[in-house]
Amino acid sequence: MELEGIIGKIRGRGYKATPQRVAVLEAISAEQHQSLEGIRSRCPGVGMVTVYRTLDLLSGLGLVRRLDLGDGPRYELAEDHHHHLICEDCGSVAEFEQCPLDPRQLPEVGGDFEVRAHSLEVYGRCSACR
Amino acid sequence: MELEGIIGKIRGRGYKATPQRVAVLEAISAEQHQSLEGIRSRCPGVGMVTVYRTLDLLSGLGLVRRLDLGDGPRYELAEDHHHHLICEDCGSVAEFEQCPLDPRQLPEVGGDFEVRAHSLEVYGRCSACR
DNA sequence: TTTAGTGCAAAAACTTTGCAATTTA
DNA sequence: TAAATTGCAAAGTTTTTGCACTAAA
Repeated sequence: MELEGIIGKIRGRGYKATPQRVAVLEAISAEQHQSLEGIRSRCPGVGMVTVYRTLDLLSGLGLVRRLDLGDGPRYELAEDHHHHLICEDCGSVAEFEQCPLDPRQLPEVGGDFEVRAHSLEVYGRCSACR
Repeated sequence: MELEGIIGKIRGRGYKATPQRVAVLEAISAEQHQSLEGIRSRCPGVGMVTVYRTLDLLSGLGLVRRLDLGDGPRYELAEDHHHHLICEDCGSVAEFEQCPLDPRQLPEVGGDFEVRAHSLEVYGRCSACR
């Protein structure tokens, strides 16, 4: 698990790595694009308010990313570089690792913008719905 | 304006193209990645419930896409093919048209999945924050 | 020890639902 | 005209805030 690095970043920015924050991080890392409910059920000892505040903090630090894949908000570790296939018919979501970005194009896109990460969602119809 | 085509799709799927729905569509097409508040203020005659229901309908039909760019949900026409540069420091969002996807890779990614559209968000730091 | 963080309960904000009235095709 | 759609008010959910207590560094 590469949570150590994330915890280090929390400390490095002057925040405390409390057990609750670590528990939320572990919960997020347990599975891709989780709902709040999923996170909560994986760290039942952490109060709901703390989950909200932790997600805010981690998103603000760029360590966790909030996604919209169709239903409510979903969360995942920002460092998990993978992308999503979203079925417009049944709403199912699958991940894929292989990144179809053309790396030569990104710098041009960025211009003055310093590119640090990206996320890609591909919409269409999954095999079950075809 | 290419709203005609969208309105045609609504009718083609058996739904009515009411003035409220058209007003919401016009509101969405007025500017990129709008908040609910922005949409509402552009069609003040349409009740809030109708705005919610229209967004649901249009998202379900794949005509409008809901995004998460950091703050609350944002909406835009699905056919507007463009992507986002999101500053992790100040939260500003810019669009870019040039698509850095390598088209040869997409079919491989899709596999059994029928690819219809995609959206790409690039995260980093904008020129003002560097 | 000091400052940051937690958790409860309450408040606020947001979204959905039931239903009568209205309107589109 | 019939079936779909609207909008209000109310209900239900989700998220945020105030504040006293606790714990990390």
